[in-house]
Amino acid sequence: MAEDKKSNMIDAALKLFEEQGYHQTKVSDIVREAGVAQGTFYLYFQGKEDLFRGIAESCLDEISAALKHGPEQSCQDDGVYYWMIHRALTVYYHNRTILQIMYRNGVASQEIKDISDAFYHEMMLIIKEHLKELSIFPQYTEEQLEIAAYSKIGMVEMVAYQWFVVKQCGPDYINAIAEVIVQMDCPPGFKMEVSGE
Amino acid sequence: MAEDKKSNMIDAALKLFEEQGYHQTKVSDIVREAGVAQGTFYLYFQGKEDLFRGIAESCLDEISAALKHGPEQSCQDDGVYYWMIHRALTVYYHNRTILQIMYRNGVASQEIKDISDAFYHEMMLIIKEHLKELSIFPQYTEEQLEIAAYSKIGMVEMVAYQWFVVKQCGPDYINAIAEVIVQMDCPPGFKMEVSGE
Amino acid sequence: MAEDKKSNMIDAALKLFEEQGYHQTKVSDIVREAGVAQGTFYLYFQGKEDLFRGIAESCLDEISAALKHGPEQSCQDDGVYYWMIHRALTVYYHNRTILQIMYRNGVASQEIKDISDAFYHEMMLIIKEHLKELSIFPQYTEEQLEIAAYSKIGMVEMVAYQWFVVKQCGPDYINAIAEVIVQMDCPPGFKMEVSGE
Amino acid sequence: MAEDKKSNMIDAALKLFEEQGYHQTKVSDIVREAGVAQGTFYLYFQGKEDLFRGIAESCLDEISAALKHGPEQSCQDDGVYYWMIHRALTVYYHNRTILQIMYRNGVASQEIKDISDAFYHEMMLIIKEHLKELSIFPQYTEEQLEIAAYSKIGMVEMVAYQWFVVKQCGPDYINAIAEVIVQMDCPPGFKMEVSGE
DNA sequence: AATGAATGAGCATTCATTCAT
DNA sequence: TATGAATGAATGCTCATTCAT
Repeated sequence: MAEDKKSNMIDAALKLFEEQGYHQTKVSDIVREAGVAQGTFYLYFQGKEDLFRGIAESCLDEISAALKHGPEQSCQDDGVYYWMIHRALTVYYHNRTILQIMYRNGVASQEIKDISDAFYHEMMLIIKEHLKELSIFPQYTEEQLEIAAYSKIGMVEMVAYQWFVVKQCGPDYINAIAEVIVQMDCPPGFKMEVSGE
Repeated sequence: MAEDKKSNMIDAALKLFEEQGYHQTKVSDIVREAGVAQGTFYLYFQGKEDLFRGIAESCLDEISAALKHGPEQSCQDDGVYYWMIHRALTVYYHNRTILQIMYRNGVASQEIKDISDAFYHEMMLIIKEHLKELSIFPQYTEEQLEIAAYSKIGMVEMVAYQWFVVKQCGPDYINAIAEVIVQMDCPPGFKMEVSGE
Repeated sequence: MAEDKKSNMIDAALKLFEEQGYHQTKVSDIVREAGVAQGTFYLYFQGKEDLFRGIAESCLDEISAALKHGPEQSCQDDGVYYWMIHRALTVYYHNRTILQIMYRNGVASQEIKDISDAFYHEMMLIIKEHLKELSIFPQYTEEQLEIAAYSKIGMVEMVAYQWFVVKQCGPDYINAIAEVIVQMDCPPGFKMEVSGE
Repeated sequence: MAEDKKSNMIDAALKLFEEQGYHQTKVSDIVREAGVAQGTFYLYFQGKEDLFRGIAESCLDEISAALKHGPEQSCQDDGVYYWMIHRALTVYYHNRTILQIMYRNGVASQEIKDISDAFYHEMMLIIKEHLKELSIFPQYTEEQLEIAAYSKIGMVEMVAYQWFVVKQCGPDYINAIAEVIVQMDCPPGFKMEVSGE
């Protein structure tokens, strides 16, 4: 029952943040939508920003966690690079709501900015490691790998935002998008040699 | 004198939005910083959001305008693709403040969201045309070119954000970043043939 | 307790509107006088004008309600016409505060103007019916009865305003005023025959 | 030219006060309507209230001045009482704008309240003298005459407001209204003897 | 744990008035 | 006289948060 109320409020908040934005959503809106009393909100959250921070943190954690794991065996046949993009798109699809919320509302406070910056930094480290493992850019310095990693993140995030949030496409687009991104990075007749080396 | 006050207010607003965020910045902060009276603000702007919208609009216009033009002759020797990335990074560098502000504060209202969405759409169309002219992906469908275009935008924007805003690097990094991005897209020994064909 | 606060605010508002006028009275004055917090005001009223509208509406309703009922038996001996004037003066006396407030402040908004116009129209209809029942002007057309009815309203309202508001006389003046008004309309030696028929 | 501007502003103010009310009309509205600059307003008036006071004062003066004069010879045939009502209705018709403005906006300030109260007092004195001259109520005390006088004022003012402002009827209604009011006060077969004595 | 009435600091905006030109 | 850009005091209203029940 208790956790019911908490998750009701989180769901309500996600819905309202998505619909009207963080700053436009009042705590009174959230509790009305969740069907609880005004005071109940403060039993579970420090305040509105604390709720936002919690949501952002858990979504961003989920995204980076999903990308932390190495390539699954079943993905090998499609090329080691393809699975990475595919998996990233999939996890962005599942977290498209937070993608939209953070895009619409920005970071809303210094604390959430720190979380966001830390997220991108961690993402960059994960991608950089993958790039190293894949030996795509063997001669790159650390900084150059960093640039490459951030590029990949921006690429996937922007396309995910445009397709899953703006165009509101479903997950069946993931394959098509992943293919383009992979081919684009490694034009036809070139990919296999590079990623296979 | 009159335009003095207006641009003082715009400068003050940019500074304060950058430092403390849009929602944290009061109109009273802006006028104090600009050295004008409270009421003067409303001689030049409808309200705080109108000011933000004006700033965002003109910055985004400047960015997309800068990318509209075709390659300059002087760029040809470095590869037709390189100039595009270089120019994009340069204009993002010059508009890094609005990049930070919009990243930190999101779109703040439906109207600004529309402006932002229109900006990305226009950018995509520009990039798509450049990709067609360059014949990099001759066999791509329109939709695939769209994916490619948004990828480029996300790539450049994310790297620009990380280097020019988070790391606060200067314009001397533009060359280094552009080189990585160009090489990354077209691995060594491959670029010339593709862009040259 | 809750209704306590609401009626405290209404009382405070009536007092302050009477003393200093509607436009001169700030919401902060009302809440200070009522001993509640600023925000509490907005729990019970939409805003300052909503409060005014509510007060005006209920006072005007009370006035017209009091005049709707037919003559009481006990009044018969004094003449059926006398009781009407007497009762009107009495209800105006009890509502002399709103009389003063509306006189001093006018209607303050289109919505309150509509309420006021509707009040006078309803009053006119009530008086017109009484005039018909009393058969004072048997040969009058509907429009002439309307003129007569509005005349009576104006007469009583002006005298009530002058005696109860400007001169601040008490209810003991009601009899004296009613007598003059009745005699004036029906000069000595004439009244009985008319109202008796 | 100079007086042109002043009367332009007075006309504009009358129009706007009538259309939207005193408090809703900004000085900037008045000067725009009058076609003069903002500062010019303060060359001719102390402020918005000073303008209102001036308008109210001159209109109310006009009304009471019109009623000060005794009965004209040409009116004698219609009954000495009739001309009084007729003349009052006529002057109220000509000043129906200020009637509406003061009714809609109340007195707006203590100073204008004083002017208004003084107006009614003067009107009462004028009517009282007329009543004495006409010997309609020979046995009345001063106070009773005062009641009678205020009754007449209220009667005429209310009917004038309803017909000339609310119903927006033209001056051709004056005769019809005056007849009803005169007959009402002095029922048929009674008037002549009374007013003739 | 749950409620919801009460709080009050906070802020955008208005507009009558001034004054340098 | 006339201007109109500039002023800044004034205030209605919001809403996150608290706390007695």
